[in-house]
Amino acid sequence: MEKKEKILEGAMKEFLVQGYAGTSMDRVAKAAAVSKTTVYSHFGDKEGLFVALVERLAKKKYSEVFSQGNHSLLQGEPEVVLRQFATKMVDLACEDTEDLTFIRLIVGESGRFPKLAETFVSNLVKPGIEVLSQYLASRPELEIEDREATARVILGSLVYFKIVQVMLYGEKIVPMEGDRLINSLLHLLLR
Amino acid sequence: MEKKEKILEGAMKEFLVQGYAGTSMDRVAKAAAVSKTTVYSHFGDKEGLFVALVERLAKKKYSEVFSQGNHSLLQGEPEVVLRQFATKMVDLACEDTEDLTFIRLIVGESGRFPKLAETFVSNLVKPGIEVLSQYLASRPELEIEDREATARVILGSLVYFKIVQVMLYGEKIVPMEGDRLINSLLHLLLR
DNA sequence: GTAGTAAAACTAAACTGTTTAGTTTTATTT
DNA sequence: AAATAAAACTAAACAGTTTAGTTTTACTAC
Repeated sequence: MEKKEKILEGAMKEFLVQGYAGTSMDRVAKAAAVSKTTVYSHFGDKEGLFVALVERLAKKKYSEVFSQGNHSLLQGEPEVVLRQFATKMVDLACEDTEDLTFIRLIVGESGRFPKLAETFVSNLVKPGIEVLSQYLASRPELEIEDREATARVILGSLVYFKIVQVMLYGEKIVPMEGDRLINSLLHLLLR
Repeated sequence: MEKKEKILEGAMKEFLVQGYAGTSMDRVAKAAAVSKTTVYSHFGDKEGLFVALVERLAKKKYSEVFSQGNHSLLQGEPEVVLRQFATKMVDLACEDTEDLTFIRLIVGESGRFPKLAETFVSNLVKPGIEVLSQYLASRPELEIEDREATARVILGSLVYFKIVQVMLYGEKIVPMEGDRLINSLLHLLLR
């Protein structure tokens, strides 16, 4: 394997769990099974490594979520398509998965790394809103005037649910089945 | 002013901006204009100070948002009340305000401090869901079956909007007026 | 009341031992 | 010759403690 890849994988393990300030370059080198000199020769400094990692992750997540295979899913009856889409968002990434930890990192470091937050929005949030908007536009029977705003209502409901239930450990405090949220959301959209 | 208060105020300035790992006890003491020994005599160690700060902030935010004055706002015609509620959430806390920075901190540190995330959910998220659920229940003409799930749709739409637009600097990349979101949300709820 | 006193809270600074980002040096591999 | 490794290194910052001395507070004796 290329050293650069090995370093990024080691960096991922550390940064995702410990955050930027909590991660040391020594531990990154150890996690990557690479010498510290090699890390510095490839990425210059800590910030350079962090930026490279987050940008690579954003692109990777983009291609995971917005591949052709997934695009074709957004065709067909709203009742079916929207339920499928929502179920995928609520069920997938249910454990303490990489995706949720990535969002945690971006939000947590957004104050100190605004550029990375913008990368995240450009690569993941914006395409998400656009794909959903386009689907809503292709279904005039839904009688949705403002597709983009409605797409944000849908995404917001689902993302907020995941954040509260999983990321902030809300399942014990405010328990709720994902299906209840999905049913209520679809009820609003389809009535 | 009490020393304890001064320390918490200094700690707030540092922790909210720099995060847990990024904040040093020396800088907290300096920001509070207090000696380091005093900090340690009051809060034991760094973690103790951090926990005390977050819990105090959670309680403070709670009383700000769920005071009697605000409760009474949730009475009257849905068209008016819901628009007022949504507008308040979208407009208030518009700059890089303490509230948004607090959420950033909670989300960012939720992996390393699960207890604090639970405090946040218990003190702010849960009451928010409950108050909104109760209002929806008081308005049967809205024909909402699952009030709690619908309350989450409303809160999710608004919180996600603020997170994307302000916290993650989305205003430049995916611009949108708050009114558009509110109109679409109300359109779904009232039709 | 006022002077004296003792406990408690406080300060500033030095200190310990660890960890940090980043560099350099020397040696090994390819 | 170029990339790597391992290890030693620097200078600074870190959490937390200790020290030596000051201020505040409250209580006592007169």
